[in-house]
Amino acid sequence: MQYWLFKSEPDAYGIDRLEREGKTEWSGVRNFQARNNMVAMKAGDLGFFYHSSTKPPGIVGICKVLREAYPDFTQFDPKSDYYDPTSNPERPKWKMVDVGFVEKFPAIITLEELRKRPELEGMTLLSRGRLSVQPVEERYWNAILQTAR
DNA sequence: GCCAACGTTGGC
DNA sequence: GCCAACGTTGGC
Repeated sequence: MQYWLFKSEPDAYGIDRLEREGKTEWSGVRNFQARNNMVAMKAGDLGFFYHSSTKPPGIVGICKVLREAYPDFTQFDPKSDYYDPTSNPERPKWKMVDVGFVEKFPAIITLEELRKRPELEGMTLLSRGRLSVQPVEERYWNAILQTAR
């Protein structure tokens, strides 16, 4: 069982929409490290849901991996923003997972709050701000969960 | 809207 | 295989 963190801009796809729909396909990831992280996911793994590019950015809830990595169909769709002409169906370059809603926190845990906590020093979120799908070590997961509810 | 950080591309 | 140029992300 591993823990993860998924970033999304709430305007594009927020926690409220995930709550309403119950689950979604995590398509459109076009970064190799983020893709590799998704490939490493197991069904049942939990992840923080993070709102980026919004005021304030921060962790807003928890989601769960429902289906392990499979080809992201948007890479083959010329009409999609995520179309990738360098990929082909024989050897799909990009993958996605399905994630389900687990819970929404009563309040956002802002990035600013996270940065203030000494026990979170070294967390990927704080040092590698641009990685959109990332692993979360268990000690960080537990520390954050304690203040979440 | 700016810009720092950093990932990717492409020339050599 | 290096690295400069370029593009994108995302906090502020």
